[in-house]
Amino acid sequence: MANPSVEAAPQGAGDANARRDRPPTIRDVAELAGVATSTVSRALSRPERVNPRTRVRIEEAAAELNYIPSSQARGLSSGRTNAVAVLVPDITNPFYFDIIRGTQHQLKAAGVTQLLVDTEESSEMELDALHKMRKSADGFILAASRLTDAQLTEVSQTQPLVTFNRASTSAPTVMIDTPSAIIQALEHLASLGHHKVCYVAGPPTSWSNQMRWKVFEEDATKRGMEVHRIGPYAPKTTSGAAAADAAVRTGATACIVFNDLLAIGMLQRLKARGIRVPADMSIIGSDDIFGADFCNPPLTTISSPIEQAGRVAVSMLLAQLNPLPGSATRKLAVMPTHLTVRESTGPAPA
Amino acid sequence: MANPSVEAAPQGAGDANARRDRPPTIRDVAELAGVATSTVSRALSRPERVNPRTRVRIEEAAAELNYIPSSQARGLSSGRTNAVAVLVPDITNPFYFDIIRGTQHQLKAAGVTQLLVDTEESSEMELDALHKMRKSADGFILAASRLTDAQLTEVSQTQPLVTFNRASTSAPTVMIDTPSAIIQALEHLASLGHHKVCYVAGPPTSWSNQMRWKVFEEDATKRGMEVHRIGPYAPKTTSGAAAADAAVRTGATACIVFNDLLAIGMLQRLKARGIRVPADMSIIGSDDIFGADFCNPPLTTISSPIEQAGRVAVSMLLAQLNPLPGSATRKLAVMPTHLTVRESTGPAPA
DNA sequence: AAGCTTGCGGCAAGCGGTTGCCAAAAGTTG
DNA sequence: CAACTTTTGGCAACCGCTTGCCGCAAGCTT
Repeated sequence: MANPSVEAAPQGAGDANARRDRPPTIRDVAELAGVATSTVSRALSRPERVNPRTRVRIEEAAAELNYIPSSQARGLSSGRTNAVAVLVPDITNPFYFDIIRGTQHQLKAAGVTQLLVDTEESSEMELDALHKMRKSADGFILAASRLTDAQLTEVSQTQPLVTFNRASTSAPTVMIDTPSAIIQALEHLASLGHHKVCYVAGPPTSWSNQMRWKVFEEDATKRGMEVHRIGPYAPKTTSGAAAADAAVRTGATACIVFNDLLAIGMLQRLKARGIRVPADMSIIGSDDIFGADFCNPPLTTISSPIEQAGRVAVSMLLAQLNPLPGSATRKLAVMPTHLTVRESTGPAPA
Repeated sequence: MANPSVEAAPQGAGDANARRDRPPTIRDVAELAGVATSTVSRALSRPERVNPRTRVRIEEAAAELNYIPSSQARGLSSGRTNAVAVLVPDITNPFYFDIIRGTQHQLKAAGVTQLLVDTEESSEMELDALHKMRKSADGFILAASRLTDAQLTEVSQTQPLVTFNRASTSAPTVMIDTPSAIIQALEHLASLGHHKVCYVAGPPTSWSNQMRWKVFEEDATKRGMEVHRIGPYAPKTTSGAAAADAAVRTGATACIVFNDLLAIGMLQRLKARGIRVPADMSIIGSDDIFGADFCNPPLTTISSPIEQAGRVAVSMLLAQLNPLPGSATRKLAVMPTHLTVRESTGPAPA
C-alpha cells in the first residue's frame, strides 16, 4: 500500500518485507517497527506499558504483516494457555449441548478457546482428563461431575475450576434450583389430583439425581402422597421403555423423570403400549431439552436457562482466572427454574 | 514400589525424587533415568530409535514421576499441535451435533484434541478462524463450509483440511449422497400419488442446498411433476411457520424440506393451522436429526450416517497429516443415504 | 587385526514468545 | 542547570520439548 513499487516487484531480493514462506513471528514485527521483540510483546499484551507512538508503529507493523501471536509459544513462556476445558459426561446428550453452547459463546466472547471433552460418565476419565490437560487449559468447567467430594476438593486445589450442577464446597458452582423445581412439579401434580407419584431415577453417580430424589421424597411425603421410586436408568431415550413398563407397574398415576431424554423414551413406550398420556399417566421431564416441545405429546418439564448457566459458569471461571482487585469472586450461582406445562400432564385418572 | 523405604520417608530432604511443586518436566525424567533429555524425548516419541533397555528405564521414570509432556512445548518445537479444529456453521443445529460427536470420537481415539468453532454461518468468520488458528491446529474439518470455491482452494493450499458436505476439487471431501436421497424421496412421493411437489429451500450459501434443489428440479421435472420452490429460510424450527404457510399457498401436496429443523417447524405450524400431515400434506425432512423420530407426526426424512461421516472426515484428515507411504490418500468419501419413512408422508389427497 | 558399518545416546541450537532487570531518555523540581 | 523521578525500551534468560549432527562403542567383514 505505502509502497506500490515494491508490490510491483514482489521477488526483489533485498525486499525488506519480503514475504517469508513462514508466517510472521514477533521478530519480523519488531524488525519492521524498528524495536526489540520485547517491546512488541508488551505493546500487544500490556499496551499501557509502552509509549503510544511506539505502540501505534508496532500495531501498524503487525497489521501489515498480518501477524498473529502463536498461542503455543505464548503459553509456553507465560504459563497460560488461553484455553478452558469443558468436561461433560456425555456429549451425546442434548442437555449438554445447551451448556456447551453457553460456554462456547461466552468463551469465544472472551477470546478463549474451548476444549471439549467427553468423560463418558466415568469419574476415572474425568480425573484423567483433568490431569492430562492441566497444562493445556487454564481452567475447567465440570458439568455434572461424577467425582466424589474428596476428589473434587483435591482437584480444585490444583486447578481453577467451576462445577455445574454439582454442589461443591471447594469450588465455585453454578446450579439449577432443583428443589424449587421439584416442588413446583409436585404442586402441579397435586393440583391435578394425583396421589400416587413415582420418581424415575437417573444415574446413581449423578449428584443432581440424588438431590431430585431427596426433595421429591420429602415433599411428596409431606403432601401425603404415595411415593414410588424406580431406576436407576441410563439417561437415554432407549432406557425409556423399561422405565415406562416399571412405572406402570407401580400403579402411580404420575411420574417425575430424571431427565427429558428418559421421559421422551417413556412417552414413546407408553404410546406403543396404548397407555394414554396424560389421560392414564402424567409425565414430567426435566431440562426442557431440544425436542421437548415437539414430542408427542409435548412434554411438561422443568425448564431452566441452561445455556445461560453455561455462560455464567464461564464468567465465574474467568473471574477466578483474572481476579479483579475490587470484586470478590462469586462462589455460587443458582439458576432459576420453572415448570413448563405442556401436554404430558393432566388430571389424575378417576 | 521398588523401594518402599523411600515411600516411608516422603519428606527426606535429599530425596532424589523430591516432589517439586511444579509438574515434572522432561528434565526431571531424564535425571531420574540417568540419560539426556533428548533420549527421553526419543524414547517417548520414536521408541525404535532407542535401546529397549534404556527405553524401559525411561518409561519407568516417567511413570514414577507421573510425567505428561507439555503439548504446548511439544507444539512449539515440533510445529505440530496435535489438535484439529472443527468448524461448523451453527453449533445450535442438532445436525452438527452428530458430526461433532463423530469427529470428537475419532479424534479422541487418535489422541488428538478437538477445537470446536462456531462460524455463525458466515464465510468471514470461517476464513478468520482458519487464519487465526493456522498455528494452533494441525488441520481443519470444515462442515458445510460457506467459502467460495476460490477461497477453499486457496486455503487448502496452506493448511490440511477436509470438507464435509461441500464439494471441493482442492480438498478431500466427505459428502452425503444427496442426489440419490432426493431421488429416493421423489420416488416415494410419486408412488404415493403426489404430482405437485415443493422444495423448501435453506440458506442460499449452502452448497448442499443448491445440490438438493438442482437434483430435485431435474428429477421432479423428469417425472412430469409440477415443481415449486419456496425460500430461502433459515434452517431453524422458528422459520418453519413461514415456510409452512408459503408451502400451503403453492398448492403442492408434498414438500421436501432442506432439513429436519425446518421440517419440524413446519409440522408444528401445520398442526396449529389444522392442516393434517400427511392427510393434507406430506413432509419429508433431511438429516434424521435427534427428534425426528419422536416429533408429531414422526418425520419421514433422509437419513445418513452423519456421525460416521464425522469419523471418516477425521480419518481422511489424519491420513493427510501422517501420510502412510503405501496408501494414497482418499480424496472423496460419499456416505450412503436412505429414506427413513415414518408418518409424515402419505397418499396424496384425492 | 584393521577398517567399516550400525546403533545408540548426548550436545546444543532452536521453536516464538514473555518478563525481570537494567540503562537510557524524558520529564520534574528547586 | 543539576539532581532526581518516571517512562520507555532493550538485553537476555528462560518456558519444555524436538531434532540435526556428531561421536563413541560394539558388531562385521575381509
